Amino acid sequence: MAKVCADSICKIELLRALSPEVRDCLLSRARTRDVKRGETLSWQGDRAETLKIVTRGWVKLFRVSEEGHEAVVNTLGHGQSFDEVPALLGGESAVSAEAITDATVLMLNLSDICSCTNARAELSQAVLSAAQIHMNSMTNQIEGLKIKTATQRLGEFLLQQSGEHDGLRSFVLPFGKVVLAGMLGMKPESLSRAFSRLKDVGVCSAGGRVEINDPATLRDWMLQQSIR
Amino acid sequence: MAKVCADSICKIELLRALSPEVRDCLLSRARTRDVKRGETLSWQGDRAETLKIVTRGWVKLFRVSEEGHEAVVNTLGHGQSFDEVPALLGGESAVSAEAITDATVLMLNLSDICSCTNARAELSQAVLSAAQIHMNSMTNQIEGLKIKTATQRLGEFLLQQSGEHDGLRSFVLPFGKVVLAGMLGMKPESLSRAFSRLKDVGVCSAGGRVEINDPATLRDWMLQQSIR
DNA sequence: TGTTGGATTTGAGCTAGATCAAAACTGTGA
DNA sequence: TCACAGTTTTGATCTAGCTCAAATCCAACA
Repeated sequence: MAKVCADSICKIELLRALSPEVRDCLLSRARTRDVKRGETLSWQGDRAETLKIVTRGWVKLFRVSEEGHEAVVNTLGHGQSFDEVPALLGGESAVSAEAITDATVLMLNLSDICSCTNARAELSQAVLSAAQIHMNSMTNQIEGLKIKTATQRLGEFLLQQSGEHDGLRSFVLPFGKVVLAGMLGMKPESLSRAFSRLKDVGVCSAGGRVEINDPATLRDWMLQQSIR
Repeated sequence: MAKVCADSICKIELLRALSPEVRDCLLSRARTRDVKRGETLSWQGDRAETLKIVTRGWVKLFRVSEEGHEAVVNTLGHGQSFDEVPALLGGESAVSAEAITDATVLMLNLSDICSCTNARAELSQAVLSAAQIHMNSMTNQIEGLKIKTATQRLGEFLLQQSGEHDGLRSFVLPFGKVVLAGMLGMKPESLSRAFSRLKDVGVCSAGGRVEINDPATLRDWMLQQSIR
């Protein structure tokens, strides 16, 4: 049985949407898995037995093409989940998942749903919300890849990070730059050059720490790119 | 009240998943909208009042960046739907929608759900299925944009089209090449050049008609690209 | 404290795809 | 049948981002 800090659970949106009964029922059957950086959690095409929630560290979702190239589809941190829909409907995972830092993942089996009243309805609702969030994020990504430059995508990512750190102008990148490059759809060398281009608009990057002197300047600069 | 050919409805997966009662109830309150090519159906950011199903012609989902560039996020043909999740949960549309051929759209209001037993549960299920399909397609797109060449993406699209035409080696493109270019994340000029590159592997394109001499050859060629 | 393997940066080309411009084609209505 | 407007193709350049190679940097660990 899962032993998860109650405090930690409160921060997981997907679980907060459930009634205490259903939540406890699910958690009582849940498993947690601790993994080291580099370990694979699940494979694309495998039957998704469980809904996974990252409770510590970071996980990347990715695909590998027949030619052996890797595309990072998303990176998930604390409280974020994946495989929600296939776990509920019974389908296969669309992506593989690997820990990019040491991490802990909570795995919920939705198929043997408890007998609580409304369990199914509550779960559907929660999973739909999660799907909506994922679809928005994917739509943003597609938009970025189709009509923005690599440097613009990096700028956007940094502003978003800054936002998640309560608007702090200085923060630490949550994972390495190789993964970040993959996430933004470029090579590590290009990411390095994108960072140096942003130096001119007051973005300093030293080690994993990034400092945005003036978010407004950065935002303006990004808009002026490719006006036409 | 909607007047929709029953025969046509049978081909719409989302509706087929519903019980006759719930389906009829929804359809009795539905509206259809006929639009000319170029007309806008809905705007990104607007509250999604209805779930939309394309019953005739083609519709593109797209976003326009602050700089005025357009990113086509998806193209939908007969029986395909959009805005499912926000229509059910009550949220805003993530994209704008425009007819790219003369088209008809069926609009279902999910908020005033009928009193049929299970209406809500059935709808959740159906919408979840639709979301799963959309997420898979978006994941494919992201993978393609990140690690495939423009020509590879075109080849993939053509094979998929051929598949939807019962594996026929000759078929007509469902919409113009400007839209197709946007959908594949490139400029019309590049699309034209991608087509001419595929001539060497037996893909003929004349007017809107495409002929794939040998799908296997095309598939092989795509794999040999960028092996490394 | 030195070593080692990975991560990151820098440098020097190269190329896919964009841009800009013009020509060729297509359908549509007068 | 002709002319017009939109679509598609072709040609000539330009450039962002990739590739290949080497130099640094860095943290873990003996």
